[in-house]
Amino acid sequence: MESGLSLTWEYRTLIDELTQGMEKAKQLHFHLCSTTSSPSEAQDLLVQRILSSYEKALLILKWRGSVGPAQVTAPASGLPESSVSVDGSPRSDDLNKNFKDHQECSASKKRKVQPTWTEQVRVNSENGLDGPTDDGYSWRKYGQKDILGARYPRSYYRCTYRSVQNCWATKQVQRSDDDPTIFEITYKGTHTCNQSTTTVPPPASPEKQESKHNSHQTQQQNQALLNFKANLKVSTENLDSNVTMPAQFSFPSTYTENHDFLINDHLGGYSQLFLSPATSETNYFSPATYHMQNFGGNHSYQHSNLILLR
DNA sequence: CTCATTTGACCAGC
DNA sequence: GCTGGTCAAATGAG
Repeated sequence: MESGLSLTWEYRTLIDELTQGMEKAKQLHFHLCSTTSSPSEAQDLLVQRILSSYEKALLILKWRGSVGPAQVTAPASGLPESSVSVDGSPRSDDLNKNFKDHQECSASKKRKVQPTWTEQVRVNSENGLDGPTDDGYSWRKYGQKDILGARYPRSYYRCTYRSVQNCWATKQVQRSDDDPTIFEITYKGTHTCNQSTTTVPPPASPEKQESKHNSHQTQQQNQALLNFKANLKVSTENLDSNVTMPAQFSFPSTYTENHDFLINDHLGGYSQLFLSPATSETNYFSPATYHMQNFGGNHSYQHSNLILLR
């Protein structure tokens, strides 16, 4: 109990610190942009890296907060309630057995209550669309559809660990009609798999691709977290409503109020540089970002984001 | 051989 | 009936 309380407070403080740090980094970037009409690519990249690190750390905390000791109230709405077990007892037999049933439940009704948010990602075509998808999550494409009124087909991805870890996160990638270099990525559901956000090694048969990515990602994230913890300076000032819920992620006010401006101009690299390993021309893109865990509430969350890839 | 992608078919919601 | 979302067999890549 006591530990739960202190952990809750600790999460809150950590999140607050990270949020502030990210704000400062964004301000720095803004300052760079305003003072020097065009910051050098190195500067830009550096800021993006910093932001990315903060972002990762925040997400790690969110994840921890959602499954950690604080045992925050089950996100009854945000996740498929029936079978998402965050306690790590996947019961794979049952999973497979109940796969259809679960589909029937989650695919039809629960899909609507899953947290949903959208990111717009711009890719520099010169850099090509192939490259490491180093987002910490691995996705498997399961469908592609021509969408009415859209010039480009929409691709559907789900978490590779769907059956193994009962992770029901999905995403849709839609290339923009107006600007073909922009991909609109809609994420649905949150990752319940422990890839990328935990140190738990993959189960019996580690998939080469993921393990390669994950080890790197996990290292980075853990490093960020460790560094942060090491330098943690407890401060409760400015503990505002943004960080009242450890398991919920609230974008800083500047995000939510000015996200178009800020994200477009200052939050490039929101998660990381990532490009798709896909080579097929119909398989445009397989980017992914770190997923916010437990946006909480019954409302589906929508967030728009523009990521510039250089 | 294993795993990911492709793609036509199916299903549910509007 | 139309459209978007998902399934699953076929196919390809490593």
